[in-house]
Amino acid sequence: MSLRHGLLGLLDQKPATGYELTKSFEQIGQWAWHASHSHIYPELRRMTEAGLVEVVEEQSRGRKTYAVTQAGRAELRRWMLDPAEETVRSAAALRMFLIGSLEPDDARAFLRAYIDNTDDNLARLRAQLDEAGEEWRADPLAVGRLAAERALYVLPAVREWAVWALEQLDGSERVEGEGTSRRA
Amino acid sequence: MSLRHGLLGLLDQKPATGYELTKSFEQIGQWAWHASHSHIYPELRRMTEAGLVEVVEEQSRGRKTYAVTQAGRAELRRWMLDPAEETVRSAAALRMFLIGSLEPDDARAFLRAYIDNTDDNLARLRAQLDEAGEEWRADPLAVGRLAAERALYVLPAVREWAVWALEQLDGSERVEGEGTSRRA
DNA sequence: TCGCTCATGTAACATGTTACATGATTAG
DNA sequence: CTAATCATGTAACATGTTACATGAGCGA
Repeated sequence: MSLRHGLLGLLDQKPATGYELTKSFEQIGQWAWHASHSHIYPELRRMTEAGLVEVVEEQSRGRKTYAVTQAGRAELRRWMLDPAEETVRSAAALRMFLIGSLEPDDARAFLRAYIDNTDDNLARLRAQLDEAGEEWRADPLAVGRLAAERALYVLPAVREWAVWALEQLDGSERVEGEGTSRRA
Repeated sequence: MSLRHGLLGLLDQKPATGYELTKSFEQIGQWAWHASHSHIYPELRRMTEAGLVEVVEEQSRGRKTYAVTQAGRAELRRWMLDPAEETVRSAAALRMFLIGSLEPDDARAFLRAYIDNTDDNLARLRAQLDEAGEEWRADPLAVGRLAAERALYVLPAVREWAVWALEQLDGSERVEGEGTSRRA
């Protein structure tokens, strides 16, 4: 149930409305945890009932600003420091596992697209870090900042891997009837 | 619905029983996609009904060996090359986003544990690559091999990032009453 | 024969998605 | 006044988890 903890984490930085949280998750969703508004609103209601968050302001047309409570902060910390809670579900990572199931040409195209994608992401991140520089300079641990910096380390590494994988593919061009089960 | 595609990918390598697939997912689950047997068995049944896989052997006590069909292979390829299908849900990655919500001491402990963990994983992977060397030498694209090599690129990068983050923490030791909302 | 691992499954529940529904505010 | 965006929600459905249930085979 990590949506809950994602919301607690965001609200711990700054009280926010469901709409704002939804927007934040559009960022987070790309790298860490995907969630849509239709999931977020009911969860906020349940969290209110559970005493983890509270409505601190209610504006026109039902717009509610939520803030984390003491209990919520405690739960967030408990979860952050609990090493047990691990689940990954990443379609992208799963595809990496299964590249071998593609025909060599498909695999090559896949890896090339992946490399291009990595380059795009890197460019976008750098722009983002430039742009948000003001806001983030003061606070290296701001949500997003840490994650962006992390991507700056990780993306070049996965790019190198993809290049390596591409070389493997070219080096071990499929020999007809070689005997592996990979062909369709 | 990527469990389905994970299963197709594994079965494309080699026919297997539900039990064997469950074991495979214990590996995959660590990095890419988590799934448990109680999810896998019903899914295999549904995939059989959908004609994506078929039972190729039935042994004692209901032990069934599944293989992917032509339709299954087509579906696997479609999914592999479909760039749309992206969702990430990683508790570990989410935590990275939220380190800023921890007290500096907790954050330091968190990052140190993370670095240790990275070292352990690296050691384990290297052992695994040594051990499986025979099997994998012939086939650089074997499931697992690619993923393991990828981790070999990525883990040192995330380790570096963690060290950087730790330095940030030490450099920007929290000044009392500084005014951010991060304190509990 | 006792306990472990192999091996498969179901049922109740929790979580997450897609499509639907509604209406306020604001910029042009 | 009109279209886009803001803003919140529900309902039907799909997916995933936990606990329960069963029993075969095998090694000590």
